[in-house]
Amino acid sequence: MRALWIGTPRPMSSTNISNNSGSAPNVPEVVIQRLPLYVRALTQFAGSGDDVISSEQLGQRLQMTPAQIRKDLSYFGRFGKQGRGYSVASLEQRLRSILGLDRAWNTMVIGMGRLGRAVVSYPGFAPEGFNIVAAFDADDSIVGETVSGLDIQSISDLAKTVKEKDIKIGIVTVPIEHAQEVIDTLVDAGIKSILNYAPLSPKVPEGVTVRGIDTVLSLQSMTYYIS
Amino acid sequence: MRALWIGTPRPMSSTNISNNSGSAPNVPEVVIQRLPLYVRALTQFAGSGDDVISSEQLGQRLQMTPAQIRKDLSYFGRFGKQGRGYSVASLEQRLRSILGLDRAWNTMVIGMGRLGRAVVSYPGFAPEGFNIVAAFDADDSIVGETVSGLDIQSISDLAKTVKEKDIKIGIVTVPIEHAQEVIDTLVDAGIKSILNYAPLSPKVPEGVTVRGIDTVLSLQSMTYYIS
DNA sequence: TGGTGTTTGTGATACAAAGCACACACGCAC
DNA sequence: GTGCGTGTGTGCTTTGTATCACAAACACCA
Repeated sequence: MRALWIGTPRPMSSTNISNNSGSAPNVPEVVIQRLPLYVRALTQFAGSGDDVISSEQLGQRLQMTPAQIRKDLSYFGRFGKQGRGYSVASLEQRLRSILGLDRAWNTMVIGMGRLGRAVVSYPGFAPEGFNIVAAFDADDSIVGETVSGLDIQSISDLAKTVKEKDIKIGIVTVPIEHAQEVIDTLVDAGIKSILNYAPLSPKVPEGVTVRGIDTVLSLQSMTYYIS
Repeated sequence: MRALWIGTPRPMSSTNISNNSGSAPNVPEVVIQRLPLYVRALTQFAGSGDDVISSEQLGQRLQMTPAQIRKDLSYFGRFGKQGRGYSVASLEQRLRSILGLDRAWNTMVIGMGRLGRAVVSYPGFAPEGFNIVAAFDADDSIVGETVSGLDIQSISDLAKTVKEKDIKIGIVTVPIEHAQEVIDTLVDAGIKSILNYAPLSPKVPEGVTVRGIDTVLSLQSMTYYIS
């Protein structure tokens, strides 16, 4: 079977799935991609709102049909109470658990140019449990510098550091020329989840998930709609 | 009809389409999103390769079926020669024209924090015809600073500058608290295309296209596949 | 306790996108 | 010019996803 694609069109946000191990078999990628959205909305609701929420309410906030939400959730179990709705806290907890968000993930950034530094400094990751615990660059002249309290390491240290710090996710912010090479290095180091900012669709073996962030591509498809 | 969604799941990469004015009617969003990919591949081929390319070859490079490529192209016309394939240069030109990439677009960035500065400094936009010609921030204490040769302006100047400089695209890099407000400002200024980095799905009127870049969401859906 | 109103979970249905397969066009060689 | 090989363009089929609609479950109230 060919890989499924969502995110930026095809090759960019490649997500070569093989390992959908675990409880629920055969859940479409689209559904998985929507779950974090539900989690986010539930978190907001939990802050200032009711104890219970209906698919109708959720749908209204997320601008999607209640039916779709219920279908999506039904892939994983029966979380609601008929006539009442879903317990906000409990559904959030269940979804986090399904997505693996009930734990922290160690993450690294490769490429300490301006983009990499912005990513390392972004305050939005830690609260969601994504801890950036290492930063790498190929340029020896900046190895040793400190960015947001993180020492820039040489890429030659990567495999060792991945093991030592139990890093599971790599964020690639190197220029396009080195992207494939760096991604190969990550794969060799055993990384299975990669967030790629370089504007190419890297080749990765089955079982490695790549999500691409390609701003130029986004811009280029928007201009179509400007009359 | 409900809006179509691709990109990051639903609300994030909202693309409220209304104005698919022009030649080809009713082209699915997915197709539009793939066109830039074809353009990119063709550009690469043009650099070092043959004069003519087949859908087979293109498909191989982009990891998609030749049939899909031909179908996609057929929405817009008949660009190939049977028995031969497509002229690389001519197809690229045609696609650029369809997407509106045969001209330059003036762009602005709103929010001059670390992310905004990284975006402004990113060297990948200009070569593709996206010129960042203005930078804004709400914080008066940094208004007047220069970033990559661009003066940071107050958001109160936005509407005026949009008109003066004929800006068509806004890139929003403000913190989530101000995102909706800033996006409203853009819409009021007549902007129809917005690239949004804030982790929310902004409400925009029909006819405004929003593409969302939501890294946290991408990470959160990847963890599902880490067993 | 029975009746009413609400909301879930899900089979059935409708819609959309991807892939197949082949007729037809064209290039090229002899 | 005729015949063969190649690759497009596209109607038809298959796959995948969203939506509908309703039976079953539960809350609440009299």
